[in-house]
Amino acid sequence: MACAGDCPVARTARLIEGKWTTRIIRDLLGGTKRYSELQHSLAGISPKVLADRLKFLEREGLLSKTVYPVVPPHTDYTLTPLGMQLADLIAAMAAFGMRLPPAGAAPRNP
Amino acid sequence: MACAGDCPVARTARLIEGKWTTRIIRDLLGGTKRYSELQHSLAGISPKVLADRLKFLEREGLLSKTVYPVVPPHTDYTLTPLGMQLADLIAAMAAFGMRLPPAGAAPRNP
DNA sequence: CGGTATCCGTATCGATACTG
DNA sequence: CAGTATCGATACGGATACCG
Repeated sequence: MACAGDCPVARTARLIEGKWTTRIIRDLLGGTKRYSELQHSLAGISPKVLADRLKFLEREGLLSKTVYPVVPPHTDYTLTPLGMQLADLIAAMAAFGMRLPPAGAAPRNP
Repeated sequence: MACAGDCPVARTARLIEGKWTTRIIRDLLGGTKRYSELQHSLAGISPKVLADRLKFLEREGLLSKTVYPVVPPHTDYTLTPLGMQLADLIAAMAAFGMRLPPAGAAPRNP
């Protein structure tokens, strides 16, 4: 029951933490994407944060990056088989999010 | 495909964010717990962080708190029906965490 | 196009001490 | 037992400008 700081839940939490991480993965579950495609679909993300998260996810083995040395540059981001196993998790998040009352409305008795 | 900053995934991410949040929920999925039980099972958490997270989760309607006005004090924390619907999500996190290589080992070919 | 570099504000986490 | 008070560290997210 007690989990000693590196239980499965904690390890996963560490990977998907962050405001944008799960949204990046969600977008990539729809297939390979380019940097600019992600920046567009994740409206509001700054280039630094996007690059940070992509680097992090790559280091963690959840996605892979393919650079085509052409001009103009072309880079593809794709989930690895490991990353694709997050599909269930993202689906669970989406399912729960839909059951959620809109915004921070207090579910008391108003 | 594009999610506009408050898509289901984003809303869920906001709720389960934080280093300890999912672990608290995980423990509570095992049944009602007292403050000190949580503090014990979540080894390493500070009282402030635990109280903060519990308050947050309560405000978000994911758990409810029952105070027994006895001495010494006795407080119970229980997941609400809404909070219990996180079971699938936590299960997915646990399942993924078990498929995960131990620690930050690069899954390349060494 | 696909990033880096810089700088900044703040949320979050954390330890420790103390209290009703 | 169940928290609160305080203070500090830092990681995270964000805006803007610029480079290969």
